[in-house]
Amino acid sequence: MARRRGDTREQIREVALKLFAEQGYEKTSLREIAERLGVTKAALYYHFKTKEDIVTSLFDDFKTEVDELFAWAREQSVTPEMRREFIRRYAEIIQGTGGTLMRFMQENGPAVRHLKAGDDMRKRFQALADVLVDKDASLPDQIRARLSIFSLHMTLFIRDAIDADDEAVQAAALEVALDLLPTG
Amino acid sequence: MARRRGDTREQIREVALKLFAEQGYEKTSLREIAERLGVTKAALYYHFKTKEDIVTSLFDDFKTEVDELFAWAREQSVTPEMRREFIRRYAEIIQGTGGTLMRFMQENGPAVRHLKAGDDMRKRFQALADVLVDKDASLPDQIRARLSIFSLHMTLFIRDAIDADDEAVQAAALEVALDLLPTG
DNA sequence: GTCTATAGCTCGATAGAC
DNA sequence: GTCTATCGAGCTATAGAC
Repeated sequence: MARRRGDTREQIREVALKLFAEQGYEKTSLREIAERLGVTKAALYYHFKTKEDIVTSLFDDFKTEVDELFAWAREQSVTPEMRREFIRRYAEIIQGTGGTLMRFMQENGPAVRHLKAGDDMRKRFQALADVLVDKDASLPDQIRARLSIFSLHMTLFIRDAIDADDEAVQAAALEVALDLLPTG
Repeated sequence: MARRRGDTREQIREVALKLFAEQGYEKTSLREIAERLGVTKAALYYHFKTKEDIVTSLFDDFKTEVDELFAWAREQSVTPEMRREFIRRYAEIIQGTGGTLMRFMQENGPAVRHLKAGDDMRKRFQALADVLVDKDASLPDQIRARLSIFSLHMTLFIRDAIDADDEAVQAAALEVALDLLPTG
């Protein structure tokens, strides 16, 4: 099956995300990504200026989705039920590609930390927490709000530790996440 | 101040852990560790056979402490209060060096994953969860038990996100961790 | 858009002097 | 126990042909 025009860039992103998440950012070389696609390193550089640019491109899509969620949140008044719906929508976002990206981010802290794209994401995590909990809430509630988000992220790299199918684990994680919200 | 005899090995461990946690395992070169100590790379190789050996050595101390905790746990009968005490003792272990090591482990998943020392640690995390929750407990309770441990680990890289001093955050994290245990 | 070829660098690790 | 010197390998990135 021949590669369709315009497909290569998207395939680079797919393969890169998969390898970055599995093996880590540093341990995944452009040579390896190129080999999986049956092209050379130089071909990658036609589509992306640097290795970091690939990561930036991956985060951009995700940021768009999260920013749409924030836009929705700004139209609502803050209530417990609104917060619950906010978490549900965030859980939707991290299904599929978004989840793999979050796994990559969680497991590659030091590598991601000094990328500009990583900094943007950290600001958004802070913003997520700010929606879920009042700024003057108790310290335990502050922590619970962050654990709520992490509960959803966690399901992505816990597959082997818990003996159940992915959908059941995700549903359970959502339940836990909702329980962790203030005035549950 | 001259270096005391026998100190070098310990200093290598200290500097390595600090840099591994801050910058990541892959991004920290032996050259950089050596430079901070005012020695050469070759000197490091007198004390440790490989880079991985440094990590192994760091984990070994931690594993000893955790295994002592398991030994204590085996002498107890499993009750809610015993589980609470178990968490309190674990929180003690991850004060100081142990905590930095856990931060390193959490943030360097892909790098640590294929080290033997990392595999040993993952088994122990599973064992921690097995103490905290019954094997046939509900899926949400399984997840909560793991979040309980993560709540303690989390305080180590959340410093900037929450505006409070470290001790207060740690105390709050312990409170949250205890609340997450089954039949709280 | 993709190729070959390579520059330029850093890394982990070793050999052997002191 | 620490040094100098170096090896071989792998990396990101670029130049230039097709």
